[in-house]
Amino acid sequence: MACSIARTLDVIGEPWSPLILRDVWVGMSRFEQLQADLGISRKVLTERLNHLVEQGVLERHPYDQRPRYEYVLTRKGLELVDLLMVMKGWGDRWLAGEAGPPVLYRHHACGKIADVELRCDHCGEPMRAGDVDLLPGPGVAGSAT
Amino acid sequence: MACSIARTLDVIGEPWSPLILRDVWVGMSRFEQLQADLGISRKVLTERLNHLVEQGVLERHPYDQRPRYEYVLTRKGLELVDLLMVMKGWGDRWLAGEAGPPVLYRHHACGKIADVELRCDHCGEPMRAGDVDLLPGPGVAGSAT
DNA sequence: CTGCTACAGTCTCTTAAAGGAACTCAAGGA
DNA sequence: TCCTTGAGTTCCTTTAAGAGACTGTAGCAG
Repeated sequence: MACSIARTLDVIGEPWSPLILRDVWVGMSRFEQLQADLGISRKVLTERLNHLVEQGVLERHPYDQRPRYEYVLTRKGLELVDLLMVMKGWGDRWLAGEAGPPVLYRHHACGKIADVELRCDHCGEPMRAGDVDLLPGPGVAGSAT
Repeated sequence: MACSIARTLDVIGEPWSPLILRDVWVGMSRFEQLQADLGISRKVLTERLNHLVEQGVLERHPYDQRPRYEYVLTRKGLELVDLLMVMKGWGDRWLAGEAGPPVLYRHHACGKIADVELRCDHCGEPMRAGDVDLLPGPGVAGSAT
């Protein structure tokens, strides 16, 4: 499908994949840790890790003479974590309820507890769902060239 | 799970849900349209639409005397589209290839073709996966109160 | 050197979800 | 009166997920 959303979902749209990425991001990088933390079946965890490695989102590094491996985010994978940060923001706003957010971000640049905000990479003003028109781009299905 | 990412995935993490949201966002709001455009089975489309309505992401509005309905985004749903915009950005950057992005955004505020960028809602500086520390928040599992 | 343990997976079997395609139902319209 | 359309249901087949036991490698304790 000529849709960047659908393509992105082909990479991390399967059940568990975003949670695996989150865990790897916060430092849970080994098979046993992931399995124990998520409660995912070992079979599916194997499938997901292989898929994420194939897609260039994770890399598999040995960390011992023995056959022991840990998974680390590539640059491509780290940029996917942006997505998780936006997810966290939405969940905090709409689903956290009375108790408030379970996790907070402290921004290195200003040192404050903060959340992400979407802005235009051209003018810097806020840019959200209601602030844009959609136009066909060069990669649209059926375009010339 | 006391994790806003997991909670958000409970709302739109099922297969097809993000694509349904995208279609509704761009104006494909009726059952038959969605079914034809996505190629999703009617059974699953029914389940997903019901779930999204239950979660307050979509509303079901009659548009005729006959039993005909269209689905529209609530405010909660519109904010979820932010997530889709970030997904599109990642897909454009990492998966679009030679052809380039299939869709472009024109930002109302500046009139330019642009993409979203994540910034700190406190200081306005870029805020991405590598720019934050994680701290336990008030809603963390096992917190006092 | 032998046996024990830990990590990182496979394998197999059962249960749940998705796909496909036909069927239902209400209300206009020819 | 019958036909058509939109919005689902129902039933059956195929695929994916879950649970849990099994394998294999290499260090280490005795």
